[in-house]
Amino acid sequence: MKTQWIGDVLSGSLNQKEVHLKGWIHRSRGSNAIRFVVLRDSTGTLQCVVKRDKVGDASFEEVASALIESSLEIKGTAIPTDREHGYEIQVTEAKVVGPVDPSNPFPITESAMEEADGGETEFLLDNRHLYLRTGRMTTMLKIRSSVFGAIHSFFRDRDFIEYQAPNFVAGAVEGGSTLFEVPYFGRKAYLTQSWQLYAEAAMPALERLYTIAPSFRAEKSRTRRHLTEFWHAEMEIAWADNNDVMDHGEALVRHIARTLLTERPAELESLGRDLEVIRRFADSDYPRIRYDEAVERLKSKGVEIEWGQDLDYSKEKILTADFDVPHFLTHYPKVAKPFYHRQDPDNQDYVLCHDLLAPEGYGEIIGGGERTWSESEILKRIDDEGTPRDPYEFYIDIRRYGGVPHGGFGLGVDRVCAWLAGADHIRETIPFPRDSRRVTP
RNA sequence: GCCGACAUAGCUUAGUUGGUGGAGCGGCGGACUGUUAAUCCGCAGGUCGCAGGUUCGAGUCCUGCUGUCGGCGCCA
Repeated sequence: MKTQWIGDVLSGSLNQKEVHLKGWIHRSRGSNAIRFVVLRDSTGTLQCVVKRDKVGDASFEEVASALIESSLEIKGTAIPTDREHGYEIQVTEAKVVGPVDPSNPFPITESAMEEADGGETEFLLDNRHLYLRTGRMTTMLKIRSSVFGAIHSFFRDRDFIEYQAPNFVAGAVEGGSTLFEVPYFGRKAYLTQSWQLYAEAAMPALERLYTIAPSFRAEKSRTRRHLTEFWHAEMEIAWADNNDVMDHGEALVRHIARTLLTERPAELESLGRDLEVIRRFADSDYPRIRYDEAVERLKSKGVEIEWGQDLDYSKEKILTADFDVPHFLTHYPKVAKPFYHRQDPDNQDYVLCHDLLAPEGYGEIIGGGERTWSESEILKRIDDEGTPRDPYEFYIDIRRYGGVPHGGFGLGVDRVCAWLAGADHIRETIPFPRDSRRVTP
C-alpha cells in the first residue's frame, strides 16, 4: 500500500528523507542522461529528477520512454530547491507500473484544454472519464467533497436525523410534466424529483430530518444551472414556520462557505476565487424581501411584470444585481406555487414560501417554505388546483393523525458548488454530468 | 417545447471571389547532462459530420439529416 504522498513532500515534513512515491506522469522532459518527471498524485505534483548514472540504463530508458499518464513508482531523496515546487526528488529507483501505449496516447492534451479555459468542449465531455484527472476537475471534486461534508456536519451538529426516501416513486412532487418514467414490472414508475413528500411522512417520528440524495427532472433545460440528475440536500422540521426554515437555510449556506474557507482556500484561489468574497458569503446576514417588493423593484427598473407571475431567471438576474450576498424572496402569490405550500393566514393570496437566490447571476439555490399541514387545508388546495387526490392519499393521511406546523427546504448542492467555486457551468462541479442530451460516458 | 450558432488530422485550428487541404500540440525516429508547455532536426497521420443538389470543378454555394454547443421557458 501507499504510505507517502506528494503533499507530504511539499509540506516539508520529509525534507532530506528517503521517500517512496507512487503516482502518474503529469509531464516529462529531459535529455539522454537526465530526465525530469513531474509526478502527480491526489495531493499535488512534484518534479522527480531521474539520472541515467543513478538508476541504470534499463530503468532510465523505461522512464524516459513512458508517456504522460503512465503510472510510476519511485524511490529517492526529497531535497529543497528554489525551483517551482519548492522540493524535488533525487531518484534512486524508478519503475513504470502501468504504461501508456504510444499508438494510443493520453488524449487530454494542453491544446484540448486551452480553448476550454474552464468551460468544457464536446471533446472533454466525451472524455470525461479521463478529464477527471486534470487539475481543474480534481480541484473541483475536492471542493465538492467539502461541500457535502459541510452539509452533513451542519445537520448532524443540530441533531437532525439522516433519512432516506425511495428513488422509485408513483407520483409527482411538482406539476408532473418533468418526471422520468421507468418501466416497473409491467407498471409505470418514476424517478423521484424530491425527497420531500416522503420526508413529511417521517416528520412526526423524527421531527428534524435531512438527506443528501439525487433528484431527477426530465427538463430539457439547456442552461448553465440545470442537470437532469442533481444532488439535492433537503431538510424537514416539525413545529417550525417559514422563518424558522429560512433561518436554517441561511445558516447552512453560511456554514458551507465557512467550511470551504477552512478546508479549501488554496483550491478556491487556484480557480480564481477571491477569498474575501467567500468570506462575505460566510459572515453576512442574508436579506429577506417579499415577492411584492421584488415586483415593485422590477417595475421601478422598467421591467414589465404582472402580479402573480413567477419570477423567471431573466427577472431574477435583474433583482440579484442589487445584492452582493444571497437573499431570500418570500411570500409568492398562491397561483404561482403548488398545493403543498401553506397559504398565508394573514392574506390568502400568498403562500408561506421562500427561495434563496445566490448573487453573481447563479440564481436560485434553495426553495422551501411552510407546508400545508392541516387536512382541511390540503384537501382544499389539492381540489382548487384540480390535482387528483389519489396519488397523494398517503400524503393527506399524514395530516389526518396529529398534523403539526412544519416546513423544509431543498438546496441544489451542485448549484452551490458552482457558485462558491465560481464555475462557468454546473457541469464543472459533478464528475459525470447528466443533461437532456448527454448520458455518456 | 422555442431561438441561435458550430462540425477540417488524436487535440487546437488556418483555409482568400469555388481551382490538387496547411500549421502548432500530441505520437514515432534522431541530437542534447538541470529542464519548467524544455529545445533543435526529420517522419507518419485527412472520404473536410452524413446524404443529396448546383458546377467543367465544392472544405468553400444550396437543401435535408445527424450530432454538439449556447440562450430562453421550467426549476435546485
